[in-house]
Amino acid sequence: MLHWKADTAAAIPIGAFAENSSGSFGEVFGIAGARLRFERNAEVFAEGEPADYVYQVVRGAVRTCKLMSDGRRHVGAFYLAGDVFGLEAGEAHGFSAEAVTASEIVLVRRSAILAVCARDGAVAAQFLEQAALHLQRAHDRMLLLARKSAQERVTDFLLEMAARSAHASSLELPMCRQDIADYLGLTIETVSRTLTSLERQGTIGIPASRRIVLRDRAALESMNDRIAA
Amino acid sequence: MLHWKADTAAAIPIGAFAENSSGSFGEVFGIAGARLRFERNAEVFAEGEPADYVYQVVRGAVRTCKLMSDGRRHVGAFYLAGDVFGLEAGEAHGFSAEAVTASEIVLVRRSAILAVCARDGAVAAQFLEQAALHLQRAHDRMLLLARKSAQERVTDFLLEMAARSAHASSLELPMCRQDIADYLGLTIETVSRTLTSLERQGTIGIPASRRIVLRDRAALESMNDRIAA
DNA sequence: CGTGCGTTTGAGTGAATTCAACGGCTGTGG
DNA sequence: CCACAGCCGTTGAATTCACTCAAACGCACG
Repeated sequence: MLHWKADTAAAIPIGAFAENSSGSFGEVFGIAGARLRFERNAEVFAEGEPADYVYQVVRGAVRTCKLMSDGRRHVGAFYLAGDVFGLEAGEAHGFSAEAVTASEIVLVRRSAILAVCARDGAVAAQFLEQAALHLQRAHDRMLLLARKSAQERVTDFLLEMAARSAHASSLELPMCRQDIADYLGLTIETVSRTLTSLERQGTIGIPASRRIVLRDRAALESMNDRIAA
Repeated sequence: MLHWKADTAAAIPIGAFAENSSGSFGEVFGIAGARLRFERNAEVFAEGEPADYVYQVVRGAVRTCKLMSDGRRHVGAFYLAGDVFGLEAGEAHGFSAEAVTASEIVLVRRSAILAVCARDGAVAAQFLEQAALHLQRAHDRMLLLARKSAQERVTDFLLEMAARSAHASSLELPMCRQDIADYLGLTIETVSRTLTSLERQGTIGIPASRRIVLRDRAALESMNDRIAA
């Protein structure tokens, strides 16, 4: 659940996390992070793998997945350009990460970051603060998964993506319907039906299946009871 | 989702967290934490309240709740004797906390803990590690809420409580059925039906409504696909 | 022009919910 | 000591929302 947007990270006085700044996440720690490319659906790391690295999406999008033995899948989070992930692991990754689209990713050794934390407590405290934030988001997602209707989940998702995207009211979704369904704890059919229903109501427009236009944000917001500040 | 059991905390080389040791959580930081009593259903802190304290359950049990405007409720976690909670908040609490039973709770100023972290990076790194662990648990709960059946949720819950309790196969549940339902994203009726169904199968015994005996642990474990290590 | 993938749409099913009633325990007051 | 009220938990019946199964559509690509 760690998806530090550049703007969030800007509040952290440890350097430039911003994706558009010259300094990448890795350089903050004085480490030239390796820059890797992943094609669509390529695995960045697997569940159970030792968590030796922390990652930042430079270009593209990444999803984290949990798989059950009978094939049921859950998508824990989506990470977009600028987002940092992989620090939420303990010694081993509790889930796998895969490229949603062709992506470019920077890695930094986890030990390097932990070393900086151990040296500079203030930095560590900032990380802690971030971790707390992401724990809160995890709680919001639990409420969504436990108690919200299909329509509430989908509108929640759209508003979340809109908040993370550059343009407030026009979304280009990098992920397919199956990914969205597994993220929201629904089936692909329910996601599809809910979206077309919203379109028929006039609340959104779907010029292309991966492109969503928020026509009536107030209506969307009234559907999903976002308590969180 | 931070529920550090005494045994978990024992791995942290910053002092004695253990509930049964002489040193309370607070004393680790050289601060005499205030010791408060809460009666059943009393509020420990409210959603939105500034998060100035970190708490440790000395006696009793605590639940954290999120409420939606139409009354739907979600229980984020249960904290039992020895567990620490409240650190998972940012500046303000994202959920409320209430005593499940009459409870005794120690508080420590959050700032004191953050100060220790800022001073001693190693301590902070340990806290970070803990936060990562709890983020992983949050992900496991999301998988449960998103993808598991009622029966899987209930068996998951029973095994979790068994793991946290002293006796491996006999549970005394401090919380009512409604709390369990809101924790698992089910209704009270479904929880009740699932439990009696498990009892009829012979997998568990229910000598009293709050007392559960695990008769066939293997059967329970086979029902819930615990991937997590 | 077909093939394959992703998405939509339809019909029927089902697991969990809602609505409703009942049973059992506890504490209180007559 | 019993009657009663108030919770809490269980059980039953009917409903519903999302799911499963199935088919068709549209688009990109060879």
